[in-house]
Amino acid sequence: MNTAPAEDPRWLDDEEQRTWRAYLHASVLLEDHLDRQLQRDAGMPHIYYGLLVQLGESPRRRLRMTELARNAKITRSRLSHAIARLEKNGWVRREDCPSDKRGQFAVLTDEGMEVLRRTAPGHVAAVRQAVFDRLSPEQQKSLGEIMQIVAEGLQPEEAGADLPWLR
Amino acid sequence: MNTAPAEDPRWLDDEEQRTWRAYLHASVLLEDHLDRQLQRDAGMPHIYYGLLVQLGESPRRRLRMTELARNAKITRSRLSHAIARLEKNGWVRREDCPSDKRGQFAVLTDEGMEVLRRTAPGHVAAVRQAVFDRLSPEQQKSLGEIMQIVAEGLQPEEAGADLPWLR
DNA sequence: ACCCATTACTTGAACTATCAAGCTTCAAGC
DNA sequence: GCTTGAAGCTTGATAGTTCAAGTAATGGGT
Repeated sequence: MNTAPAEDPRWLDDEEQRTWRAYLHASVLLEDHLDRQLQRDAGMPHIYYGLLVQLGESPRRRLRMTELARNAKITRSRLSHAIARLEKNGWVRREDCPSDKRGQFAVLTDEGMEVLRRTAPGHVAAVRQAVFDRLSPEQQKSLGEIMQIVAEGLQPEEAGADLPWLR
Repeated sequence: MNTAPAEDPRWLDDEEQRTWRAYLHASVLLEDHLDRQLQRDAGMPHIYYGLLVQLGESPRRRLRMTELARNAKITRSRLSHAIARLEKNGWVRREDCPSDKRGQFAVLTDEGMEVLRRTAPGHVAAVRQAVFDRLSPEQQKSLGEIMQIVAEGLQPEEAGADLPWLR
C-alpha cells in the first residue's frame, strides 16, 4: 500500500531530468494557452469546454453525472460545481433520472450546442497550431502511445470493470 | 493577430482524436496524482514544490521574483500569492534587492531545504512509477523531444531575447 | 532637472478546485 | 418490511488561480 521506498532513491539522471522538465513545461504552457484561448473565445475554462463536448457527443445530448465525471477524469464534487456554473450560463440543464431517483442527467441545451458550434473551429485550430502542426506523423503516433500508457497506469484499474469478481 | 481562420476547420481525424484525448487524459490524471502525492507528503501543491526546487538549485538559494516566475512558467501575480503562502510556512523568505529597489528575492530557508530533502525521494519515486518505469528508453527519448517542441512553440519567443532589434 | 514609458512586484475581487461532511435513494440480507 | 452499507449527488469551507488595476523605482531621452 505504500508509494515510496524513501531510502536511497534512484534520482533522475540528466536525460531523464531534461525529459521530465520538458514535459512539465510543455504541459503547463499548453494548458494555460488553451485555457486562455477558450476563456477568451468561449467564456469558460478548458475543462468546462470538455464537458460540453462530451455531452454533445452523447445520445440525446445527456449523460449521468457520475459517468460524465468519469469520462472527464474529475471528481463528482468538482463536476457538481462545474455544472452549476454551466447551468447559470444556460448551456446545460439538469434532469432527474426516471429509473433512479438519486440520479441526475446533465443535458446540453440548444444554447450550449450553439456555443460549441461557434467555438469548436477556433479551438481545433489552436490545438493544431500548438501540437499537431509541429509534430511529424511518427511523433504523433508516439505521443498517443506514450500517453495511453501513462493514463492506464494512473486509472483506478478499469481493466476488468465488467468482471467484478476479479477486483 | 488572429488565431483561427474559423471557416471550414480541419477537424481532427480519428487517430488525431485518439492521440489528443490520450494526452488530455494522461496529463490531468498525472497532474492530479502528483498534486495529491505532494499535498499529502509535503503539504503543498505540485507547482509550489517546483518553486522550492528551483530555489534550491540556484546560487545562494535565491532568485528574483521575475526570474522564478519565468522559470516556473507562471505569472508574477500567481507567484506573489504563492510565495506569500510559502512564506507563511516558513519555507521561503523575501529579501530586498540591493541594486534595484523594486526588486525582491525569494530565498529558500533552511526549513524549506529540509522539507525538500525529506520529500524529494518520495516525489521522484512517484514520477518514476507513473512515467519512467512504464516507458522504453526510446519512448522516453521521444517524449522529451516532443515536449521540447511543443514548449518552444508556446514560449513568447525567447529566441533572440538578447537581440531586441529582431523582435 | 524633469518627463514618461517600462519594469518589478503587489493587491483585491471574482472565480475555480479540493476536501470533508452531508442528504437521499437503492438494494441485499434477514 | 426493516436494517444497513453503499451509490449518487450536493454543499460549504478553505485554498489556489486569474484578471485588472495599483504603487513604486528605473532608465532614457530632452
